[in-house]
Amino acid sequence: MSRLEPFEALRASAGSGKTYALVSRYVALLLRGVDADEMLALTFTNKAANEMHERIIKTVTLLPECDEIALIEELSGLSRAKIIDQKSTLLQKLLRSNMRVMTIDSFFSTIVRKFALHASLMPDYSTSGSEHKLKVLNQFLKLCHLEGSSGALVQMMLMQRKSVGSIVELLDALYIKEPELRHLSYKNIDIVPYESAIMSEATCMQQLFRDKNLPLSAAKTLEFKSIQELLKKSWITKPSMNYWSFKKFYEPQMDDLLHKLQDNIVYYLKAKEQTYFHNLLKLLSIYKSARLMISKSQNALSFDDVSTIAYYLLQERIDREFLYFRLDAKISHLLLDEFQDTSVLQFEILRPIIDEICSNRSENIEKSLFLVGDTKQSIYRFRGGKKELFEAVTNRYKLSQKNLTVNYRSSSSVVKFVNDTFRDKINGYIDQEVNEGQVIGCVKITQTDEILESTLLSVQRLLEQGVELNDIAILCINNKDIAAIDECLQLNGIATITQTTRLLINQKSIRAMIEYLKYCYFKESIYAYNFCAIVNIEQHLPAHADIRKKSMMHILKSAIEKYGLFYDEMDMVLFLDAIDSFEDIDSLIFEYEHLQAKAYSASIKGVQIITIHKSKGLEFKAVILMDRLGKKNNRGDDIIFSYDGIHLKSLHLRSKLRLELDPQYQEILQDEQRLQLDDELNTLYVAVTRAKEHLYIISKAKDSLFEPLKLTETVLGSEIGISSDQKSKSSILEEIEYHPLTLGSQQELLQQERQKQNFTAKNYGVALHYTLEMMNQFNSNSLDFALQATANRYGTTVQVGALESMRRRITSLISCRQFNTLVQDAKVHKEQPITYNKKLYYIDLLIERTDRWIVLDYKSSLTDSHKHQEQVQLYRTAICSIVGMQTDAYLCYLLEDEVKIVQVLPR
DNA sequence: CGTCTCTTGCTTTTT
DNA sequence: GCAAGAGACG
Repeated sequence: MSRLEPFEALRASAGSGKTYALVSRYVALLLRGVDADEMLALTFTNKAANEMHERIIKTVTLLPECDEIALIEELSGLSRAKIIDQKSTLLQKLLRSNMRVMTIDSFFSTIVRKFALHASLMPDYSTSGSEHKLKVLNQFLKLCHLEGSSGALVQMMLMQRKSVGSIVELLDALYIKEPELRHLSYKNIDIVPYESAIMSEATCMQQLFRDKNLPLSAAKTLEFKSIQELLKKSWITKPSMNYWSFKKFYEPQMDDLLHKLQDNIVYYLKAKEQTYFHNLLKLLSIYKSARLMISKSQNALSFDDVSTIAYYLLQERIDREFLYFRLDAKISHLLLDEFQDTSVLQFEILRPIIDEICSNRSENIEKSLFLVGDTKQSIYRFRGGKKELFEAVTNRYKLSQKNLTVNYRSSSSVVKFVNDTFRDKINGYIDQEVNEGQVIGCVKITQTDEILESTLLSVQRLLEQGVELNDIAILCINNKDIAAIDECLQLNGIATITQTTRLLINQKSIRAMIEYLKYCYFKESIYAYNFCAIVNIEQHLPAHADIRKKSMMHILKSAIEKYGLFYDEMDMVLFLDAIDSFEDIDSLIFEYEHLQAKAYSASIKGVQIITIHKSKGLEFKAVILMDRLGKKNNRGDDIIFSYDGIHLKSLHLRSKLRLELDPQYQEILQDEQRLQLDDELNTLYVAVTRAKEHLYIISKAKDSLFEPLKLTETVLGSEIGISSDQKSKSSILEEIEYHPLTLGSQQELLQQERQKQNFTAKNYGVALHYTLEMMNQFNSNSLDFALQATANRYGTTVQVGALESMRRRITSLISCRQFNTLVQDAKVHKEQPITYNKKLYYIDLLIERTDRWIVLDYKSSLTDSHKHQEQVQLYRTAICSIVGMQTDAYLCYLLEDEVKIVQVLPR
């Protein structure tokens, strides 16, 4: 029995029950008598925070009838009876206390608000992402002037041929890393000597070729007017001048000169980089003041501002005890979700709390730290996420490590595909296990140049198979692609949801209504002003309706009429519907924010189209993963942050020229490129692990998003519920249908089954089954098509005449009256995989009739008929227990001269 | 025809 | 900053 490990780092692959583990631990801690006020659980998205909050409440409410009960018993060390005993006191305590389950950003915001005055801020600042870039720029220029740093600015602009705007962009990138790069220092180096050395050496080279008869283009290549022009030439990076048109006139002394020139270019670039960062860091502190001044004057902070200020407060202004005092409780239990996405700055802000928790450890659970994460899902490096933190923090605080290895989310096909695809690509990848009783599902990889059409088709097929609109998600790499596929689907009459961020309570009309209700409730005129501002009316304060006497619904309706507002009727209806679930105005006013999570997903219908990044943490029954429509963006950031573990080692300017000449720089860039590839792989890992049952990958041949995965066109598992009467024969459909299928697991199984039979018979049987599977309908057209497919696939392994024999056998099957009665007007599933008693079986033909189900197995000879009966008997029992309906079983012997269908009666 | 230079067109992810 | 293509040279 594993008891609750107080200091633990949990590695949780996708779908392995991360939230489950977090919730169980949280509830177990509560049961052990820990106050909710002492616990802090942080995640990254509002959605995840809401979900966790909800699940904790729900779990405690349901105790002991919740999924987590076994783990909770184990972790709390309490028996079920004791847990039941505690339940009501626990629930009461929980509802009275202040649960801190939030995003890391809102936690920092809480800190900043509590200590706002220490940072000379008004505590009621807003965190709207509203940009005041121009104001910041203006302020920045003013301060540069005042501080006499305009010179540095001008020098930088000249050096890199950049505008003030782009310099500010660079500063923006450095702003959030400022605490990390305080220890770095860069010198101002005079680059003029290097510059003139380069120019004179290049001129020298020209001289060496002067009197020769250089062809026009070669002579032109040697020409340059400035150092910038020279550095764009490609001859300066060559290992030798003994090439191309220069070859004819080559002399060894040219290479000496070339190498000297190249050395000087490297020195020049290094000096330039030093100077560049020297100036940039000098400007950074000015930029930082400018930005904070504007933020303060606007009383609006960005997320970056909040983090920066929180860091500053905790480092310099307030100590831990004071922090806990203001937070009304000491934080003794910290649960950090998605830790692989945490940035170094965020960790540094939390560090005082973590240090405190990890000091003077004792065996009784007075303090605890729980990290949960998965470095394979680290996809936010571009905004500071540092996956190396997971290991570094685990080691530094000597946390015990644990892995979650079972995937509870995905079908066996998806798990197998993910394992096979990433096993040798992601460092330290551990195979996930399929959860017992998981469906087979389907993974299908399609190669096509018509990405949109193919995606549309996949959606249509899923819908035909009876998958609900809301269960389908299309994942894209960028927002542009979302717009394209959205338009495509809508043109074809398929409803879509494109923005997970379009929350009901974020809608203008709903915001206004909430302000109005607040006004009625608090009777503070500020809310009335807010209301007027949102709906854009200039009126004196509306009279506040007496909220206790009339129903909320009535108040809202009369407000809507009175102010003649709200064209956005649908949202309003949804809102009125949603507030119905609140008992009274009190619960609405104080809890409407929790509506966020519920309102949008439950109330709108359509195929979800979102970016892979936004899909993180979500799951869908069917996922269609769409290749990028445009080209890959190869441009990295201008500044390269070179890390040694979690410590920022140095800054570099991206330069192709230097990459070719400076081996040191090459190494740094290699590290960077490795991280870049990790990001790409992780993004794809996140994408494919969103699927619960079906995963469709639509891939193009060139410049594909999936290039790192080296995918081949494959089908794993089987498309459940596919109907045999698919008549839609658009050209695209056929194109896809015609691709040869590699039915990996199925083939293996069939082969195992027939291991004892002799070789030719085995192949014949496999080919016959394949032919039957390839038949869309039981008619001669389909047979022709299927035989063609079989010939393509098995032509070399089956005996001569085998195809004709198959044709004969199947033709007599098609004309068999008994067979037709069974199949007629029924839904037919071919090669249907099922799991029964943890074993995997494939049923040749599963017929779904309104009154009963029929299992049918094809056989090509009467030998072993006793075994066949047992086998099909097993299938019958399995299907019967799965569908809970009468199930009949038949053996269908496709003999050379006749078709024999035998019903196998239950014993 | 192969090799080289130079121009042109394209080009993210977000709490 | 890269790929692809045009254009020049041997």
